[in-house]
Amino acid sequence: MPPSVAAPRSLRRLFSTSSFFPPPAAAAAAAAVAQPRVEPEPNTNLFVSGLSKRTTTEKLREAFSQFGEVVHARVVSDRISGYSKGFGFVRYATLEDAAKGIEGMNGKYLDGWVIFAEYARPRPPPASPLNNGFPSYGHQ
DNA sequence: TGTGAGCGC
Repeated sequence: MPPSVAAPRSLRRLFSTSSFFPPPAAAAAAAAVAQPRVEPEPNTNLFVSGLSKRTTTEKLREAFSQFGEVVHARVVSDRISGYSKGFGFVRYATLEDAAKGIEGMNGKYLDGWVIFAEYARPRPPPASPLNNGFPSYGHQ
């Protein structure tokens, strides 16, 4: 089934106004470090972007709860200003609920804005208390 | 104009 709307990352090139070609070596080096163009593998965690600044965590959970059991939802906001950054995360209880959530909410309107829902990228923990707050450095 | 394409403390 083809998606009815483009993925957020695909929109970036539409905003590009560059009229010259980048150096091939630099482009190849950047491609080696950049994220692959494939979508993230299915996960119960969803990354939701395109949110209105007025959309709150409760509204996010409310909207996504129609398609499955939401165990956690969060709109990311600036810690000091308190304003929404325009994206958030929704975690479903099961993979199939997450899939239904994407199918049901991706490209739909929430608070007047078209939102994008996709699988969130896996994120390693910043530090482990077992290592005295320091990340593992390969030392045994 | 927290009018943006952004992965969380």
